[in-house]
Amino acid sequence: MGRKAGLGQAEAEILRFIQAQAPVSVREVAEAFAQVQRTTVLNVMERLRTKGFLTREQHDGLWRYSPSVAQPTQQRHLVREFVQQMLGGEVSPMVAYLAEEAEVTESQLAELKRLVAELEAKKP
Amino acid sequence: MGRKAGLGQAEAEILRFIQAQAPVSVREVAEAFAQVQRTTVLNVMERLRTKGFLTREQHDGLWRYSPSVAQPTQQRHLVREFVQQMLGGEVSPMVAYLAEEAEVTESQLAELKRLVAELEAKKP
DNA sequence: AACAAGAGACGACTAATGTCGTCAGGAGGT
DNA sequence: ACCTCCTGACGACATTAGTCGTCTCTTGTT
Repeated sequence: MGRKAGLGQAEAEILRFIQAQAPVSVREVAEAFAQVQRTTVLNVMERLRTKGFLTREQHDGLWRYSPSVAQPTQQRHLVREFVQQMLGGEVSPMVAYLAEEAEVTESQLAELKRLVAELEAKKP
Repeated sequence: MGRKAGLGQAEAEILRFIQAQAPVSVREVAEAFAQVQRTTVLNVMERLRTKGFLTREQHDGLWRYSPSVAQPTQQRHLVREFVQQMLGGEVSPMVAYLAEEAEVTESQLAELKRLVAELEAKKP
């Protein structure tokens, strides 16, 4: 059973926030996640950094964190790992989910249409 | 940060096997996952049972396990939780993954086409 | 009856995650 | 100088998941 570098839920949540707001200080993130203590946020951020998801730079004496990888890329990794580890490589459940539960926006629908067209072109 | 009942990778893998082979005995599953000890498999199966993913019945004095929920339904739950917890509810990364990396089979493509048609009907 | 093999229940350990509390150093205020 | 506040670094603890090993029945065989 293959081991993989993964993200926990809290880590994913905080990483998403940082990807949207970068560069941010610990304080700024902590303010956004006021349900938990500042040190908790700091620890999660540092863990994300040692795992390679974040980098930081000092500005006026305090650290500001930014993602190491662009969000779309990073999230695609997340999805890939999920599909491999939890679905055994099968994408059908994702398609089923999209079909039955997800709220698909206009632009995502357009993306899906493009995808279908592309796939049809490939597999005649 | 909302807690959620989740499945680990090993749990997901074993559950998938059982969903495909049910009803199965611990021994049968252990034979399929020969890389780990029988007791490991037993423990995982019992954990899945206490979590509500499996049920078991005695046949000729030994327990045979079966899923509590049909696989498609169960996997949709998995996807839903993943989307909520790891993607913050956004499905775009899944669509992007399908578009760029996944191997989409004929029938899944058909499913996607059906999905697109359905969504277009809904959102005129 | 005596014993080996199979099955299941338990208890244990480790690594990863989520959460804190405490401590030390620097920047300002008074 | 002295005290306060902000920051960052650590060390701690609980829970969950992955893995085992051991102990106790049962049951089929000599």
